[in-house]
Amino acid sequence: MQDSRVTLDDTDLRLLAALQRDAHLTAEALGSQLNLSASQAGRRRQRLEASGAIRGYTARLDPEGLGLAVQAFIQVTLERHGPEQAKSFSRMVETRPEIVSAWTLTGDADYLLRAYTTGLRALHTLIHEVLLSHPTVARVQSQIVMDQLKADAPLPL
Amino acid sequence: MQDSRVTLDDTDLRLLAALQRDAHLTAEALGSQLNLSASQAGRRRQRLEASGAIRGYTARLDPEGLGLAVQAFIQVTLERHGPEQAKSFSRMVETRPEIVSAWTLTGDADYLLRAYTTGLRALHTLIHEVLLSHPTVARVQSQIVMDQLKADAPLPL
DNA sequence: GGTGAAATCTACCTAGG
DNA sequence: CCTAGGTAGATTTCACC
Repeated sequence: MQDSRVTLDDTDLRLLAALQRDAHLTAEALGSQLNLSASQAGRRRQRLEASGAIRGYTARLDPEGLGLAVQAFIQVTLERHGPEQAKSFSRMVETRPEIVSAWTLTGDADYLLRAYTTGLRALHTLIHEVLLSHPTVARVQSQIVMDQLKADAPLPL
Repeated sequence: MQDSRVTLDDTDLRLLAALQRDAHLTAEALGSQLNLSASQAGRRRQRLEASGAIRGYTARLDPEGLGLAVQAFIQVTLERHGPEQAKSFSRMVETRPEIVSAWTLTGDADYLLRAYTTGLRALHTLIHEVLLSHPTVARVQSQIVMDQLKADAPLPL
């Protein structure tokens, strides 16, 4: 489970790419794609799981099909910048399930959030009653996703 | 495989949540979490796959472990806005593997891109030799990810 | 790289509402 | 008639050779 920075050869990279496309590929199917025997393909997979290169396997869901109609990016600027404020904000971000990702970036804003909500009303609630109500938040700017040209493509390997 | 907007009950939602956390859960493990028999849990999984609620299963990789050290968000504004320009830009976005996601948003910029590169030099190349060299691109503003507070959490179900 | 036991999936069957 | 639980053959994994 360690991040033992092992070197990955070309076959490893192709195996990772294949498992990003379909995590349910069998060792045999992987092997035929990579010109390996099933046992060798399975062994490589185990090694990549143990090394931490593969963090886990997850189901990709259809947000719209599940009623998550509105996706938005929200840039947040804090009032003051201290470890205490950052901690408090971070805890709030962790807690809210509709905030699926959060980053600190270079540039003006302190945080970029990505959120999925059931509608504009729910997004409005998130912004006003959660973010702007938070003591350290100074300014919030949200942009709603209109169209997704490219959706969570595999990492470039 | 159709998006037959079937109604999902509470058990379905909990099953989806569990499979987001771990796509390799067995039908038996799912069943014991949901107070169902293994066969029923498996049947529900199949139904959710067929209905399109589950789009597929993917391996979550460790970007830093794979040498993708620099992650960035890039806002792009186009010179002029016509179907021809949009098409041309969209084709370029599809082609570049380091651009993993692309959205059109409300607000000033025309596109928001998310990119993973091996380093600052590769990001610089992407911005200058790919984006700014593109005939219809007017302006590019990139922000590098410094820290990820919350990483691709499951969708809120 | 191959093999076999154990685990898992899934199509089919039966029971209950 | 529809939904839940059980069963057996086929498939897959994984420790060992």
